[in-house]
Amino acid sequence: MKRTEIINALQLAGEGQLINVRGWVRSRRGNKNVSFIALNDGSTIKNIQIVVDLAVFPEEQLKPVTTGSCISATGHLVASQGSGQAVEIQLTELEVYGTADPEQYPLQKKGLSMEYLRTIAHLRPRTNTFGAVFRIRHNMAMAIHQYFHEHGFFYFHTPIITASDCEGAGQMFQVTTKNLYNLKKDDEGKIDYSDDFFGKQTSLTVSGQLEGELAAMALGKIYTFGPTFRAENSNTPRHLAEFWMIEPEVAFIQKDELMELEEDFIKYCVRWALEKCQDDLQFLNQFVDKGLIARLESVVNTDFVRLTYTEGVNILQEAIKNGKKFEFPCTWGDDLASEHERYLVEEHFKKPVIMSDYPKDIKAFYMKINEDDKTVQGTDVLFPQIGEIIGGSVREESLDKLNAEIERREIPMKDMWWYLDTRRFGAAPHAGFGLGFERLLLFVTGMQNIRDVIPFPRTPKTAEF
RNA sequence: GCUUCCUUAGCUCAGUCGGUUAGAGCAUCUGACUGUUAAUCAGGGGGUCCAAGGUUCAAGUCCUUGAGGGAGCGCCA
Repeated sequence: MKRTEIINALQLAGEGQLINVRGWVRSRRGNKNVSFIALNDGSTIKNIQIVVDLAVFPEEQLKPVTTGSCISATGHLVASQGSGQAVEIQLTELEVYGTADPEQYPLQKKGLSMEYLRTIAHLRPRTNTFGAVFRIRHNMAMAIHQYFHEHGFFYFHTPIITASDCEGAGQMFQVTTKNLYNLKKDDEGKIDYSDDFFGKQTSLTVSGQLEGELAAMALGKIYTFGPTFRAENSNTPRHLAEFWMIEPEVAFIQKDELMELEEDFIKYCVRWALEKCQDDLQFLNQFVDKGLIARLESVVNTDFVRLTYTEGVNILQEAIKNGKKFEFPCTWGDDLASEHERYLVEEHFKKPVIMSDYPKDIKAFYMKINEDDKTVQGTDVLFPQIGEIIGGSVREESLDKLNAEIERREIPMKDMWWYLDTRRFGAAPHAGFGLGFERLLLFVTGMQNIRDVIPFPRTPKTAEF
């Protein structure tokens, strides 16, 4: 008999029709006359209740139906006599696909901490919380593709293995096929990569932006969406060594339009979640973060604040004058500390802030320099609780200015000649941003730790599963 | 990487000033219950107190070192 997914079965009217559902047992309870199985197949956070008449199915036959086991259940879909659900299945045929020894199966009905679930990351998708998170993760990926597709962007695939080591976004993981204990070295003791797989030193990408800029100079509007790797020893609830990043790059737009894009894009994704992930969000709102749905709705309905770095520093210095205490000083030219950003977003404005026009020395070499020659057209989106969710900028399109910046910063561009060709041949004004996918998910799910919004987190000293 | 906190039953945690046989809830097992919703009720089993070393008549408890984990900071997305 054809399987009905539980999400669909729950939509049907219980008219006694025979259906088949398959999934994993969440719990079984009852008395000596009747047994109730809560079954979940991942299609929705909701379980379907299967009612077993113990006169037809003796207890002995139900023995293997324990929490975590996998079954196929066929029966009549009827209106439920109980109050917790509209419909339920009166079991007529049972097949046990896989048992789960209850003495050993680690998932219980309650009391599991996120830290513990991380130690069983191979099983945690079976919990309500992680089922919800990963369904939302899928939905956000779809929302992102849909947004860009609707707006005329092309999904452009940038390489994961790269030979450029100056992207400036962090420490890189090296890629090699050589025996690390017997490396060929030159007279000065430096490693000779000429006999390595690619004939040169290669690494995992820390950003697809530079390649994305090449594409924008041909296709006009592109975005990348792929894994990114950073070998930084960052131990925080907001950092991963392997994470997914979305990087749109657009020709012919200026700073205002870039900020509009950033705001419109995030709102689109959040709106998508509110519309299409209601059941999962309601669960998370109830058990993980009581203010979640209200916060998501407020982001969709408020205008983000536009604030220059200089204005931000003025507000902070004013606050300090009025007695606000910070751990770190706030002086023009220094990067804002987390506590400064949080003050602006969570206390002063109480809404998302797009901060722009940072001092050039605290930002990357490719950002467009303003006429004051002191600031660059970076545009970062700062979110409550998460901090920087988007880092964007207008790119410097002038070859001379870009070269001057590269020289001033002594950036090794030997393997990057191709990037400069975007400025050498048909240079165009353009801009783009990078969004950390998992940081978006932190915001949309209300989860506290980034390790809990990616199925298999990679962080310093952790690559289990 | 720095700072700080934590590590006791399968899970979540108590454990007083260092002092008898280390406790609870949940889970699990056994039984009861005529439809349960984190079912309920009764009972049973379950411990290398993270590891090593030290102080002491006596260490889960104090000290040192190490490992693992959380949080804050830095770096960033």
